[in-house]
Amino acid sequence: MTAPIEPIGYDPSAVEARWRQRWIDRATNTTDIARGKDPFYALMMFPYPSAEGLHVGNLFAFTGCDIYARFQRLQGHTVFEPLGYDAFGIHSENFALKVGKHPMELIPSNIRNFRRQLDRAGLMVDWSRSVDTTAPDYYKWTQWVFLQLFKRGLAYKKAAAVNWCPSCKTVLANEQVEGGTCERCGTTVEQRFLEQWFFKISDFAERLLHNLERLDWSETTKQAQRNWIGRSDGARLRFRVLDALADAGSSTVAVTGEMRTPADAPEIEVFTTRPDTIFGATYLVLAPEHPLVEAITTPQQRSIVDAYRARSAKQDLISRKTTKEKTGEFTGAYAANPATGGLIPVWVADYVLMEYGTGAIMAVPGHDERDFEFATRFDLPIVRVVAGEGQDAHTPFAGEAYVGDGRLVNSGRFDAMPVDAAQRVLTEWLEGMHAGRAVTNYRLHDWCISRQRYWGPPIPIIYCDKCGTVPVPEDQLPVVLPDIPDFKPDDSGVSPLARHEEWYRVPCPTCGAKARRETDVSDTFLDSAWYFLRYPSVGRDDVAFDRETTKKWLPVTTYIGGNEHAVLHLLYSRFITMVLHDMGLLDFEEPFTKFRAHGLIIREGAKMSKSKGNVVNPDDYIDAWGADSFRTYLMFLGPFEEGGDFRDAGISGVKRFLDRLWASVRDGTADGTPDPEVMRKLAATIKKVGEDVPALSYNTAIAAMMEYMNTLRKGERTCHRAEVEPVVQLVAPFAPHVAAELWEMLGHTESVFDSRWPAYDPSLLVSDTIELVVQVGGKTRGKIVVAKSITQDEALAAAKADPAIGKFITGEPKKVILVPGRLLNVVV
RNA sequence: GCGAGAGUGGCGGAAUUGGUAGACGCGCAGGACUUAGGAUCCUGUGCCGCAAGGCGUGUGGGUUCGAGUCCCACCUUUCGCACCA
Repeated sequence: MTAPIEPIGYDPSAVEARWRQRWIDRATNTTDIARGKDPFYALMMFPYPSAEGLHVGNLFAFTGCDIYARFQRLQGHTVFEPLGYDAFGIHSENFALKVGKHPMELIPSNIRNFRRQLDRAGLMVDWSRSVDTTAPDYYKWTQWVFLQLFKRGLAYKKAAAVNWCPSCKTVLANEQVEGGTCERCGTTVEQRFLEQWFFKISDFAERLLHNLERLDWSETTKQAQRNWIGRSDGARLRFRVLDALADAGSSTVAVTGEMRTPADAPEIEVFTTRPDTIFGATYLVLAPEHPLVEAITTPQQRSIVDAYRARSAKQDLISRKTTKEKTGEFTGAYAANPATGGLIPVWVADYVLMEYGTGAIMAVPGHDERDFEFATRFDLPIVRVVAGEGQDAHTPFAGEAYVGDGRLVNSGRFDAMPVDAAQRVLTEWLEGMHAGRAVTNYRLHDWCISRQRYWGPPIPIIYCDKCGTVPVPEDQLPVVLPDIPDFKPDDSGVSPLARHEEWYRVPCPTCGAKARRETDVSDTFLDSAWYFLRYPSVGRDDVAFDRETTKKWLPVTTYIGGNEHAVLHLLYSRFITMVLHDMGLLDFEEPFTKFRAHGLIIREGAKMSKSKGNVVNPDDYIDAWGADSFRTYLMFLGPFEEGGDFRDAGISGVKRFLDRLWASVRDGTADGTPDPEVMRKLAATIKKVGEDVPALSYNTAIAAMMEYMNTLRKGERTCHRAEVEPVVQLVAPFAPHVAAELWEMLGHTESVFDSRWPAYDPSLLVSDTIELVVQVGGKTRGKIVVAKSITQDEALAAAKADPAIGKFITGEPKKVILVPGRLLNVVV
């Protein structure tokens, strides 16, 4: 990058340093939480303070939010713009392990570095109310949130599968497994079953889905949440397992209506979205982990089924889900298809997932691609029960399942019924036979918050042999994370905290007997699922959030952040808010009234990353060009919600713009009168910027201001003070330091941010003459200046009279179209 | 595979309800000022053409007086989700 050799225009480093200090001295950015009128809570997603320091991506997001917030302040709101640090988690811990430092040492120094960089960026952040998720006075309340869920029965413990790297001896998050191997060491990952704490978010699936409709959020974000929640309407159907021994040795499917089944025979419950295809269900499949596998497998099949289950249990979760090749084994058992009465074999296969639906399916190979593939591979019968257009009951399958629409065939008395009607009718029919019922299923599963790690808030639970699972009493919070040197996870599959008896041995809070603490810590997503509740109440030691303050400041007016958190963070925050609302602790159940996702900054066609060597260090640019130019340039790259392509070259244009503004204020005169044409353009610019900024169209707002500067200075004219003064206010959200300086140069003593957004006279924007575009045969041939109220005939006459246009109008017009105020099209 | 989005000059990107395509900036060219210019200022800059004019928004069709914008098919690409029954 190249910096200007000798600074021209104004000197950003001097101006910016001066105003940074004044803002501190005058507490300009400190919000009057208690008394401020017309509150506006402008929230940005808090960063993880990495050792690398602030990333341009962070700064892009923060700047975009800051501009919005400063604009709202200029509109007269009392704006609260807090920022903090999301510093717990595997990310920090792994980095600490890598560099051989303790996170308790590393994180504070990272935070200091972040703060240094953030201070230079010109953000209107109220640092008197910041949070650090790793501070005991913060995670005390994270633990309190856990206890509230526990109290409500929304936190429970169960065994669940996790990814385990045998080389790193640690549990891995799904994101840390790449193609079935550990992202750090390349070892094949296994799965382990561990007891883990879960939050019952699935109970809230319908509300989380339904409420989306009334939220003012980016549509892409809402759609991502809908997909994640994954509502699907279908039916649960029950298949009775026949006495396996009675059928031993028979591998053919006997069609018999006789139920030789004992009354207590097990039943397999499946979930299907296609109850209409029940007549085509030719076999059942259970997930390898399904509890009934044990009970129904015949002695002959037991050894191969056990081997299969052992194999899939060993396989890691990710590669199992990504391997497309179908595998499975026959259990030896048969079940009765409730529709046909026929016997169908029960298989076990890993393409059925235990965590979705009931962990069992009815396979309809004729009309499901996966079942078709499986049935083909294992030579299971494939029956057509839906015929599309031009097909009938006997149309063969052309190497693939038929998943399209159509009418039922081979379905007894339901033949010829359209698929959509059959879904309903067949569900009712099966319901009548007590073989099923309509249900809605969600893909969303409960939130596993346990981490067998060190760097997180300890889960506030104590296990007592007498009293069982006992929550730590609220007045004994926080459960402080001990400062231990050996925080590295080991082969045991339990948290490093479990190695410290002096920490986990505690008396039971209820009976006083010897008891032990839970040694897992909680997921970082829990830290961030409630932080926005804390900011306005920072400083209160007695409550997580003050009732009155919260009532005044929440829900968050506008939240801006990355779409990478479109699902988890935003969904968990909504969930926690809903729970606290149901407990009567909050008056609202949706935390973020408006959410906008910002785009990504790319460079040289790729996302910035250290490995690609295309990372931009904000410090270098701020040194060379100043924070104001850097901020404005970042916003000028492209639409804020889409991101942009960072190139060094472009920033000079933005600096030139600010220099020209500077020069115009310095050289402007108060003598004489402003130019009416310039004032007209100014009014249009105030209008445009005032519309673009709240729409986050920062790039076009900046373009409009640049355009105005071109008008203002055209032909090296000396401008009038009234022509330039409002521009200082328009530019203030983007370039706060230089705006503050210019505002003072103009003689104002109060902060530009406490001035009000400039007004404009709308009457300046209407004129009685317009430029009418003239097309002949749809091709633009020129434009004419005419009265606004011109009639079609007059316009036509004027067009003919214009020599440059008239020559194209040969002969009588066939048709004339006048779009009032815009265009005339003459068809010849 | 499914879902959502995007393809416009040399480059980043603008374009109300279908109504002057290319605002603004970078870059480039010419000029002014200058000992000098990689500073500043002015002018020009989609492509072809001396010009008149023609051609132009991923490709091919369509609707319309008029399409970057609407419809159909296709290509490329980005981002999510991914055996979800």
